[in-house]
Amino acid sequence: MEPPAPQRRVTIVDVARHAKVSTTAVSKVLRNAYGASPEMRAKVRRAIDELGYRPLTAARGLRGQTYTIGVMLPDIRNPFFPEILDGVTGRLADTDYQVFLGPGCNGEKEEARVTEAMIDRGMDGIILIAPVSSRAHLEHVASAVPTVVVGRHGHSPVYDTVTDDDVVGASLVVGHLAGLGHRRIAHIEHHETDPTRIAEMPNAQRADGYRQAMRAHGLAEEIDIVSTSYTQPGGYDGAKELLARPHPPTAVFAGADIVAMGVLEAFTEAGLSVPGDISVAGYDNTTFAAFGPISLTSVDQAGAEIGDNAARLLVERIADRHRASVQVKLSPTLVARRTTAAPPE
Amino acid sequence: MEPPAPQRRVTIVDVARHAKVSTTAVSKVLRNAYGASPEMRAKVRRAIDELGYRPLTAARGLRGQTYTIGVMLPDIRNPFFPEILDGVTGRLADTDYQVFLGPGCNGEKEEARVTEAMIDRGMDGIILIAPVSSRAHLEHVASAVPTVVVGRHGHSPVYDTVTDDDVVGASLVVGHLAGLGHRRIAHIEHHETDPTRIAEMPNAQRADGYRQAMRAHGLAEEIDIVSTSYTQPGGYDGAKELLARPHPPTAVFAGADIVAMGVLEAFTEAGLSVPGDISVAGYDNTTFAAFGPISLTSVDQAGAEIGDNAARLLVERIADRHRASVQVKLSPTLVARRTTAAPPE
DNA sequence: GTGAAAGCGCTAACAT
DNA sequence: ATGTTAGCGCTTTCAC
Repeated sequence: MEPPAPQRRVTIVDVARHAKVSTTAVSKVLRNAYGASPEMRAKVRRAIDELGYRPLTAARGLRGQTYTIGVMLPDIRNPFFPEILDGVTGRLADTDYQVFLGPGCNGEKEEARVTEAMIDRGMDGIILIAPVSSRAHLEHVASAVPTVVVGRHGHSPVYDTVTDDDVVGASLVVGHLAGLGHRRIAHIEHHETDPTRIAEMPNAQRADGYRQAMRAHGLAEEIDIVSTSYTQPGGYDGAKELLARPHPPTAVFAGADIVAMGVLEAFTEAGLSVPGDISVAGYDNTTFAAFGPISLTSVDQAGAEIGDNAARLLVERIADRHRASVQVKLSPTLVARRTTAAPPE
Repeated sequence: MEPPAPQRRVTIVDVARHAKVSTTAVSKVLRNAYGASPEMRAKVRRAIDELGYRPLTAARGLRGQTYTIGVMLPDIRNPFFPEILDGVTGRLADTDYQVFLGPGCNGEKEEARVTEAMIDRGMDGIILIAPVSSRAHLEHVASAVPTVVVGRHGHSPVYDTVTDDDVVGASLVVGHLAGLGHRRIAHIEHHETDPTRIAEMPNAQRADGYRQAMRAHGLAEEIDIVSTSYTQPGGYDGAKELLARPHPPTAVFAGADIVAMGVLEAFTEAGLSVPGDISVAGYDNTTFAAFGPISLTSVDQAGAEIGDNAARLLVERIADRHRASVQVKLSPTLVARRTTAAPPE
């Protein structure tokens, strides 16, 4: 078990020799390609097993596929993304594809680095989850390799998209709170600066959905949005700002569960009881939202279904790069828990 | 921007022609290898920029390196692992290496699949975080590609290891609780069945550290261990079991923060106040441990430092595959928060 | 249905 | 210091 074990790897030539067939034949069996008799397949399979042969992906990639799918996650800490990932890997489990994740994609520059790295590595397809890159970059990526974009509402002819209806999600929250009797319902949004992609981002859609739903409930006058970010500190700061209002809201709709965590922290500090004094709702239905001591009302996006669809579309597109692009839009559901109740008095 | 854009990728030959030099020269510049004059480098660099050339990793991998590092995470949901990952990517940020994560590695079989996939893809090095595979498999992997194992206490000549001292971590918790006046301090551990790797696993070390520390504080009689698993349900079930004791503990040391979450949930259900009626401590100092409404006393493992060391060792080993293996052992610290206090009465 | 042979885009020996 | 050439291990024509 010493380091000097530079044992030459078993190659396709070894297998061919051992099975007394051509390398072409082995290659065909490997790829389940047409042109190999059942006997041939059996013979080759046996040789492969006996020698413990595994094809070298780099060599395959030079001519054909790499059987590798890249998934870009913007933030590995966001507990919503693993759900999507489960959907992706679940769908791909019985295929020859292997999934790899590109980490550390905070910001446009990092995203570009990761997507380029995936392209350079000859990945057969790429799934971009909630990317912040410009649409031009997304299309650049998609023109180099089959691509599915998750969580961006814009349509493009070169890539497929899978989204959850954020407008509906926001209206579910507002409807729930209004139904409990709330009128002063505030929203904490993620501030988006870039005008070219603003309409495509889920955060913008949630804010829009909030506005629309408030109007629909005759609460147009009560619309109150604080712009921070989809982070815990963002929620904390946003909550502080709302508490400083002359007439603070009786309910806060945080654009993401992680934001709600910051909101809860600020309210705890301020000595407010939730939901007695004030209600709080999040978005994403992350694992910790269900956790007993927190028990956060939230919007469930069916992450696994999102991932499953993304993987399905990607495999389809790898098979036919020229088919028209597809947009899948899923619907969220509300999960009411113990952070929302009727307003005080 | 239509799909039919099968634009041939720029190759090293194009760059060589454009710069009026040999492909060897371009290759040397790419790898910062010896044997290219400054003028040559400048000329080639310019051609690369002008053509937007990017080397194809698959082709490089066939002869040389792939500049790809694989990181295997057992559970992307465990909020401790991103810290390690940050350390890894931070250390590698200024190098040519790109990190990719292998997901869905729950169990020995999945781990094998992922490690094989990484080897097949010609990755230059692999970091295995808290693997559950047999030592034989780890050494098999390490003999095929430079490998660093994080969170396993066994030494091996073929791979380097980075660990945090779990025995010390457990003793910090016991010392803290004993110092507050607790005597009936129970521990919830992750049940390990396989005898061949039991001593190497962090969970076993934490349980051992707990036992040692209890004895050191003259509390040998009070040693009380419940075996479940390092999951939230594991903590919930373990807590239920402890509450059913004739003399329930006054403090519970959960082997991981996620376990403590389940414990807190069970205590909330049982109408016990924490820390008024009973104290709870976790391990890992995950993000949500610091979260206000939870404020869990925990052990901090300095995950970023662990990752940084792992990446450093890996790069060293890639450079010299025959150097003796190295073991790095870091020390944890205790972060006391609001879930621990003096026992009642 | 099967196999020989020509590459894929790089890097590594080996000239010069 | 620079260029020439022979592969790396596969897949893919294209013969048979």
